[in-house]
Amino acid sequence: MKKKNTTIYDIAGALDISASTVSRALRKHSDISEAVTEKVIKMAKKMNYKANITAQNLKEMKTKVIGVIIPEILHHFNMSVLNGIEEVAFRKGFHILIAKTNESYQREIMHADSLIGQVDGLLVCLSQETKKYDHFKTFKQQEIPLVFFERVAEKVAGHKVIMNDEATAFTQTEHLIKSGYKRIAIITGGEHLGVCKNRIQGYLNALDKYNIKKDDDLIVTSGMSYQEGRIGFQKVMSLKDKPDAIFATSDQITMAIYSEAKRMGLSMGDNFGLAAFSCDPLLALLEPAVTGLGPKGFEMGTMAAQMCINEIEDNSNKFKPRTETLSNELVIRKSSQKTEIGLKVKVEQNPYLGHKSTDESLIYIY
Amino acid sequence: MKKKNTTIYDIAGALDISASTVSRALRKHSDISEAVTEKVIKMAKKMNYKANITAQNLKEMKTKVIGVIIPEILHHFNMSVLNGIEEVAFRKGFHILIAKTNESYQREIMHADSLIGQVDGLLVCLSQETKKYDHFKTFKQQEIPLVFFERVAEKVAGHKVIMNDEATAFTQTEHLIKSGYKRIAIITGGEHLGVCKNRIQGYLNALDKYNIKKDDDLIVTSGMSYQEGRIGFQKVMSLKDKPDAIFATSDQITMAIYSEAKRMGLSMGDNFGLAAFSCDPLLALLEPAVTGLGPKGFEMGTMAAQMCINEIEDNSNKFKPRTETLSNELVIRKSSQKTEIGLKVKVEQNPYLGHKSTDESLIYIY
DNA sequence: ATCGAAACCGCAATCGGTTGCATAAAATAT
DNA sequence: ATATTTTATGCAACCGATTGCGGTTTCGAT
Repeated sequence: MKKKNTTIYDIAGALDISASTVSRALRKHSDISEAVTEKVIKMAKKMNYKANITAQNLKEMKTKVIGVIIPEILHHFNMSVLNGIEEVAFRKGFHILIAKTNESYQREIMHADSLIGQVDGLLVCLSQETKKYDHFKTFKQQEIPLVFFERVAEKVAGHKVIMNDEATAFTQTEHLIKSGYKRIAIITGGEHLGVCKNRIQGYLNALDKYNIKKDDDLIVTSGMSYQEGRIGFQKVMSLKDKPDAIFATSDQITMAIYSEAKRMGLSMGDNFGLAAFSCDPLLALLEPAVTGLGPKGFEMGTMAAQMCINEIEDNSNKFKPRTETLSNELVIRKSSQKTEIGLKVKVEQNPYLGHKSTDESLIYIY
Repeated sequence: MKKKNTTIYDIAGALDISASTVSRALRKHSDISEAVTEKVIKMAKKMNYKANITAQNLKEMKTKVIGVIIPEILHHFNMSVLNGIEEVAFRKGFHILIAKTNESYQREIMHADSLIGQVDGLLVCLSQETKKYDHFKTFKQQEIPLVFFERVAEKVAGHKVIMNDEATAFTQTEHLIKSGYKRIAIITGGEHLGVCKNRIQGYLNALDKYNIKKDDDLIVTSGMSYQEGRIGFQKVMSLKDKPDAIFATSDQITMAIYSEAKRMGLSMGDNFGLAAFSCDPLLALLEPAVTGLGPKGFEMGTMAAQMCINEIEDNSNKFKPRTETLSNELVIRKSSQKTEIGLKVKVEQNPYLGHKSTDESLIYIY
């Protein structure tokens, strides 16, 4: 049983004044005389008064909380995004509620339902399984701002923050081609996820530009997780005509391939190329270091949170869904370069040398 | 301006019955006839009714939210803990509110204050700066369950979840000694943090056991962050009598030392030993792989959340602060082994081969 | 036909804080 | 001295849902 906390009525009783006066005094309303205001504040401190936030929320019809629905917590990219969200939320006086789906559609629905009324706005990165979006309808109806990031629901009218997936995938694939790799596979997730579809498209565009024939065997949409990435990798490596390079489209897929390749004794960056759609700083620490992208998670988080809070604080009723696209920069490392090109090129091409991240706690080694 | 949502009164109006009947019908109270109950539920769906959780919370005097105050988001260990917390919270029907302090005492106070009344319970990992604990008093007064994890406030009457820091530090230091290293430094944070104090103690105990004289130059309490770790490392490496091994007491310190050592061309695991109080799976991917600990973050999180929720749901008024201590297992890798001992020993001593983590999303490679 | 008991539903208070409006007292103006 | 404004405070409704208690109706039992 909870102990009853002191309320404004208790203070009012102790001071023999009305609760409304107490309420006003505590918010330093000019209607209340200084003498009374001071008296109230002193008594409040003495009685250890803490405003009941729930009651305030009910009255104000707001919670000062934004929810974040996210498939996984323990991924570097997601953590960066969360970090960015928290930073903006804190500055704006919001708290963040984290709801993890474990990539489960069902759990996403449960969380979406249970967050209605708990939050003033919602940020969502869809689960891998999600193909229907009805569970977000209520947010629209109740006019709770909704911002998708990374994995977005194209058909839902909410703000979106994404990366220029197609262009980035094009650049990475092109880089592998230019490095001299001939048979490039892409390992990614289902095409219902926009990110995957677009990355595949970019990959295809690059092949097209260099007149490389598309080979469906080399396009694996097994999934974005570590396990699924491993399966995808094993699939292409068991082809009679194996690829000599792989474009990995997630942090987890990348790690799976890296580990497996190493176990198989493949010499990455030499006879086997690897480029990753990943900005995990870990890539720089591996040997060989893995070609990836510059950090963007933090920025994605701040941007999404910013859009959400702007929407919350905007009373102008005119909602226009906006899509922000972040551009990526390629960070070339050893894993995607044949030996003869070598270290010199790498260093010179690296746009990140001396780069100061907005996210101070990251470690960068190039 | 928010659109007004439908309430039980709207439903009551539409059906020409009372709000209390609607309320009871929606919760399937047996007092209400099936006919009415069904009618109400149908109308609720039709009018797109969603209960106002804030109002419920006010009435029930609870929020079904537990707060988590944490110094940093972008650390693998912290997110493992968070992951564990989320898992338990979800099963128990709670949401989690994340508040990041950035290792700042002031920000910790702000968050503590603003979370009062927002949460039914609070989990805290103290900031590095925190030396006073008055901001947690109100939680005691309001009888909001308080659980510290990892970095705990010894003097505050709350539950605690910690690791057996002293014993673990002893084991790690002893391992370095047995590996043949003679001059072992410890790089850690200020002694006001229990974790640091205890790890230093364990380190000293090991030296003691092997009759190695303590050298204050080798005990660096510069801080637990990457930057501070780097500074600490540089400090000991600029001694005329340099250490030949280092015991690093945090994920960040470890990475700082690893990077710097590599830059300096030190051959880790050979003429330079490194053991880390860290369970970051990244350690296994480095070359040389770094000796560390088995994963414990997830377990720490589940345990802390469990204790907190138990306390919330326990009405028996009898509060007894409990301290749970998790034991660690050493995971020996190359960084702490002189070459002549070699790989064979490592594999055999590794207690984690084939280990199945409770935390599925981690990657383990040994 | 009468009584008692279920069955079913509504009134009103409650959770704690906020705020429009009315009122009373004090200050200023006429 | 009276009218008018200013200052300071209280009353009561409100936010939305829950629930104890009491009231009405229905139905079977006697």
